[in-house]
Amino acid sequence: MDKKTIIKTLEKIALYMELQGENPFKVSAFRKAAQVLELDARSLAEMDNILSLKGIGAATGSVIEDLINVGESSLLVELQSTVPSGLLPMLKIPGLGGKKIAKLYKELQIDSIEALKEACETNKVQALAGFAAKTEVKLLAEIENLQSKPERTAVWQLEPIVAMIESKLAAIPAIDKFSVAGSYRRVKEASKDIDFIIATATPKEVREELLKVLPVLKIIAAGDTKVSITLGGEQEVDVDFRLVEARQYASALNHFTGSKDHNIKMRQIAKEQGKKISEYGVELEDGTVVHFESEKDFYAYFNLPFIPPTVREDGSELTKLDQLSKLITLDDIKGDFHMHTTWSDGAHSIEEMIEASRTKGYSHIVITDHSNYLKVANGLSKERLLKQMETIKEINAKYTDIEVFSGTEMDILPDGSLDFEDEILKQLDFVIASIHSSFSQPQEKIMERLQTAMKNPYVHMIAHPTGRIIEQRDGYNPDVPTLIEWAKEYGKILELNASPYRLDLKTEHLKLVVEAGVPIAINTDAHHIDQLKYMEIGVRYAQKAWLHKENVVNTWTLEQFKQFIQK
DNA sequence: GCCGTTTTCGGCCCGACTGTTTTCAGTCG
Repeated sequence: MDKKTIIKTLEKIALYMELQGENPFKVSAFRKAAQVLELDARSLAEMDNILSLKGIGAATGSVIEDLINVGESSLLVELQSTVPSGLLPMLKIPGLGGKKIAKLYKELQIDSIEALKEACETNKVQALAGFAAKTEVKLLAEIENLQSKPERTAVWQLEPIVAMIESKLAAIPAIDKFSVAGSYRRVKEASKDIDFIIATATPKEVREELLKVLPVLKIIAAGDTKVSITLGGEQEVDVDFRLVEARQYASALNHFTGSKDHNIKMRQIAKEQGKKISEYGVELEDGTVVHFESEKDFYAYFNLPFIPPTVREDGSELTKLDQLSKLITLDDIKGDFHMHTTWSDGAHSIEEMIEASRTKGYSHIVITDHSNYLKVANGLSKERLLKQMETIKEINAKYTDIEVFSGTEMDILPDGSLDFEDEILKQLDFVIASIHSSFSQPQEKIMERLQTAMKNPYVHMIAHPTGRIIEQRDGYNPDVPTLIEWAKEYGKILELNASPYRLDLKTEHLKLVVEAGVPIAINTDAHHIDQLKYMEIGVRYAQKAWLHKENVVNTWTLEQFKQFIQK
């Protein structure tokens, strides 16, 4: 029996209980028990006192004992035999929760989305107390919608939408200030919706403006403080706007940035002090409400350092406050080691990339165009690469404030060989090895290819190690723990590719890399000067894995970097 | 269902919005 299975079982039990219309506190007790296990860093074998953990009592404890002793939970088995599995997907229908689904099942024997659709169409649902004609229409629309709209939208799809909304909000005079909040602000890879906080003295006016200037497909809700809409366009997405007074802004921003778990932890802390946190401020026992100028002030009020949005996740961040000052920040970044120019598939010349990098304040960068194999990207032949090296040398001589190194993003070919011979590689300052082809090979073959690169003495780094595109393709499925072991053995850098399409390696893998003590480079893989800005999302994503400055190659000084690439 | 150094019973984070009601339940974040 492993911990994951126990956690999953407890969560599944909670789900089934919800579908029975159970007491929500009872349901959340099972979720909490699952979370207690999740947050405990120890493996199942290392935990000798599971049943004495806070949050695990008689009922949840017996589920765990069942799983360890028998291999299955009698409670879950019982629930599964009484609750039809067809009710589970019904929870995905907006407007339907456990109570209503339980009622629909109990009164009308509705046990699937299909059955619900039919019952609505034949007007059987409106006969139930608490349901009416309008509900049937809404349910039918939501069921219809369920197939067409994806559950989560990737960060790279949201990015241009957020930018569009920001430009619209900036042009509304009645808005004092605004910020994106929610999981997008926490740099989650994908989000269910986008949240915005708006400070205004005239919320009604702003509400009307919003509905006018945005490409609204559907209004989900439009109250005095909340406007929820579905935006049309290439990518349909739900957006929530919260309209608050200027003095409530910091509290609202904090509240709607979440995460939910982080907020709950903060509220518990406040409660112990006899205070109450809401999205409008902190209420004291005598009823007065304290407001804050900024989120920093809000945390300071509870004697806490500023906690960046990116690490506000499962609540465990409040036990790692001593690490906050070591977290990697954009200010620590001294260089970018993976970018393309017009020599291969980039949009800008070497000089333009250098100039754009100088405005970032970098002390060193590496130009890494594609190699010969990648014809679609105009990959460089060895002759062109040698010529580029000369060109970079000449250009570099013109600059005193930035050092430009010659590199390559060399393909690891499908047959496991490398695209350039050692004779060429040893002349380069920095060598990246990447897989761009034959993703569907069996894992052993993929690992064989990666190992060839790892063993090559002239390779410095493996780029986008899994090849994933967020929410779109999984990549080539390497055995990442083994890859990390090799990186340690052969002294290689692993990349956190900062392109929002990739964010590769992902958080859970980055944590392993840190544990192994393998250096990580955060690189934009920029094909355009505008994409150099991806360093920011990369750094903020790295914070989610609690990457410290010392784990990240980009924080090294020019001298330290030179030493590494020369060995 | 779980918890407890004011508590073994009563509260569990808190508030907005909708659709159903005619003062509130359910859902959502």
